[in-house]
Amino acid sequence: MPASRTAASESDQGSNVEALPTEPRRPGRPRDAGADEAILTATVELLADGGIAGLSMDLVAKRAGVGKATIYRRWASKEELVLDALKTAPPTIPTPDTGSVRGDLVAWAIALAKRFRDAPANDVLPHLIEAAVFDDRVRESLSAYLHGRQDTVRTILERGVERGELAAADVELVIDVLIAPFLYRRLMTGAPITTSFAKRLVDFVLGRPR
Amino acid sequence: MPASRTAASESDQGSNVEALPTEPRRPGRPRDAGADEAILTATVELLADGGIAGLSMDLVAKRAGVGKATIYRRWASKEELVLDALKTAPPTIPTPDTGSVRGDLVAWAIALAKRFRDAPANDVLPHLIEAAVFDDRVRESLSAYLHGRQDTVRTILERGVERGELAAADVELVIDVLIAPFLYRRLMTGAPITTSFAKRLVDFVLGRPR
Amino acid sequence: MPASRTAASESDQGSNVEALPTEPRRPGRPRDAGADEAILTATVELLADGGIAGLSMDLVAKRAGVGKATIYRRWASKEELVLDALKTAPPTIPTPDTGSVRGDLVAWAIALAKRFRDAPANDVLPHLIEAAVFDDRVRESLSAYLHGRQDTVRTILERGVERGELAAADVELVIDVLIAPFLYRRLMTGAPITTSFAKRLVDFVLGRPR
Amino acid sequence: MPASRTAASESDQGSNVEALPTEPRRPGRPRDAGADEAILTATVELLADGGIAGLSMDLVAKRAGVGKATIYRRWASKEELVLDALKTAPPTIPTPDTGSVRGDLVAWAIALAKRFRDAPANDVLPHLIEAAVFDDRVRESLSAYLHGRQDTVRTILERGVERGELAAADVELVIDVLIAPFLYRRLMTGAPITTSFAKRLVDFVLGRPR
DNA sequence: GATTAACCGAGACGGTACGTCACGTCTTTAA
DNA sequence: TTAAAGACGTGACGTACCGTCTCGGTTAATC
Repeated sequence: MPASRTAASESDQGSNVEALPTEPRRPGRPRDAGADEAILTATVELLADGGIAGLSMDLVAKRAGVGKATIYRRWASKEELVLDALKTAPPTIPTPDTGSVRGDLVAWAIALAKRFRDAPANDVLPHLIEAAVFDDRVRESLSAYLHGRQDTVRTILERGVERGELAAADVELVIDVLIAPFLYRRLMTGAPITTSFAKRLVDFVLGRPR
Repeated sequence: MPASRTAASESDQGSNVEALPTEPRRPGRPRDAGADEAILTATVELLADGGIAGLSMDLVAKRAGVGKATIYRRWASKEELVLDALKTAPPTIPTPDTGSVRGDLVAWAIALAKRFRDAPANDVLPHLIEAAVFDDRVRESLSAYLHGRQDTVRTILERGVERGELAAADVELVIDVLIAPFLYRRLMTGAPITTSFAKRLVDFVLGRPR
Repeated sequence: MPASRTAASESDQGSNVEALPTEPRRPGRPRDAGADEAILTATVELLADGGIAGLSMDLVAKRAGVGKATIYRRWASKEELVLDALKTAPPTIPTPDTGSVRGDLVAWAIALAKRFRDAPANDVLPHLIEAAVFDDRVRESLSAYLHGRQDTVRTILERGVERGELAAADVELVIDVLIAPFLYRRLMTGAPITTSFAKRLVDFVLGRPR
Repeated sequence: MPASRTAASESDQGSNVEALPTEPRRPGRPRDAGADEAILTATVELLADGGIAGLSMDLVAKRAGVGKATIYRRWASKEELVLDALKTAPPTIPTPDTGSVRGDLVAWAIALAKRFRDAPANDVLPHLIEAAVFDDRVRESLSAYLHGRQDTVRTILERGVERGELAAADVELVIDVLIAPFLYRRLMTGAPITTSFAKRLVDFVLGRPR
């Protein structure tokens, strides 16, 4: 469900078996589904080489073989388009399973640290953060996007709670505390994000190792 | 020391043995000292109403009654100017002194939470974050700026270490963990930054209250 | 007979001797006769307030409650539609009858001058003139439209010839000479079109009054 | 004096010898005189092949090696630019001198008829006529441009008056009557503009040949 | 006192992207 | 086959801002 955030969001999850009124089906020529894909693909490609800086709507349109108006019919702004493009190719970190919460979190944190170190075009997130200030839609999309990325940690923590390894404490807070420092260093202070940093962070959050 | 980052850095640490008071003093008309102030003032004002979005170099120049070249002679880019403008009006949170580390941190955290909630249109930091991606000088300035804001926490923590309340452990990490979640919520997830959140964060970092 | 210039010209002057009522009657849904009228009405209205500038095919379609394709099925271009719309509300000047050629022409010329002075925003003719350059069909329609407007003068002149007031000379040339200066001033030089101008023009064409 | 119709028209004909106040000389970087020329040249060229239809501001800018803003700083619209470009290459008809008014006018009229028949890109005048409706500046420029073209006829007529060949009658009216029919046929009715037509027109205006 | 060099305000410069608009065509489902 | 609805590719529009450059003129320290 990549697009149509501009148009009404018609029938989002209706997977009921009972023969619902068969969808409204608006009149007129339907949107070209291929265009969605072409546009998103073009966006992802341009984002890959050149980042946000190398991405203009004219370029996206040209590469996708599409009119600019066709883009603006589907996405209200460059940023909403980019957010959708990012969802298209989600580089989520796989959920590790080492048997212990500590092991899982360390594995996840090290992978995340590596990703932050390697990421070539980390200008996208900063740009979106800026855009979110001016546009609530972007704000929401960005928020949703990040929440998605938090799920790995949530899974690990909840698994630990089930196993009795962890008190069912303030999971949301822990998630923030685990993720925020990575972004803080990456985007703001510029401090290095080493493997050691990742380990120390996990240790700090779980309490010193026994 | 607001200006002259573009021009030669005249008298960097002045290690001349003879203690000459003469200064290098380049020939030609000296820079107008008033211009620095006028420019920064104009920048701060425009930033106040309209944020980064309502700030263009043409506008700053016009409002400061100054040529654009005069600005670029002193600051290399819009972002460096903005960073200097922010330093001009430093809204640091005063270091509390309640007698205990926990008390100090809670007081500080609640004040910080309030500030984040009240901040009118905090689009400046996001913009700088974005700009830092493309310009290392902005990156450095931003980093320095944030480190300055961390000093309050550092002071509190070191005071605690001296008093023996705290292990001299990983102060820098703790600082990150205390500050990062605020910015993470503010800029990225958009999650609310309540007083309760501030308290829980401090409690989590120091270990549960006994 | 306002429409169907694009489609086959079905039954042009209906001279079938046998009076067959059968009609060719093509298969499929017949054209909605009301649509012609709705479209022309919408066009005239939009032309009235806003002139050609405020007239887009999308607007006409919306106001007529009609699909754009329905318009293009009947008229080949915006300009042909406009030309038909103009014919719909023909603002011809009534043929005066004062008993003498000079009297008739003066009356006609003064009325025409008044019309040119009063015309609110005569941007339609200029637009058609421009469009005619690129499209021969518009050219022809425009030509026919103007010839229609010349008929008043032709009637007056021919009446004069019959009465023996006038030599049967170069009627077409005289028509041009009588009409062209009005349009020349109106559209090109912008010179004023006064009652005096109208009279002097007629006098000049007929020879000085005795 | 090709450009600066947007800016104040400062000191138009001041060729007085007596050391006038040396011109105001506005502050700031002066307009690049070369740009005027480059832009006009590009416009003329693009007009030559492609007419108004093949002329877009982006194209002019690119060909002139100039930013679009530089054009809009000098001319308020595409049409004003085109008018100036036309003045640059004025295709006036040379004033004939055959010894008699009738001879001169016939020669002029035949030449004009030929020009109208040959003119390849007669889409410019129609376009300007249309543009003049919306923009008084264009209206004035167009009017001035046409008045310039009328001078040939005026010269011929006045010469005739001096020689006593002609009554000092209504020269302006005669000019209109001589020129308007050409444009009327060319732009509106589309009637042919033959040599015969030219001769008959002159004969009609001067009275039948004796 | 003259020279010199860096400064000053003003504003024009080339470039790039923006988001909008209208054109005339095409593609749906329904009548 | 026509209808309404509306999406489609194209391409121009005029604006805004960037950071640089160019004027004539000013303001010191040096010659």
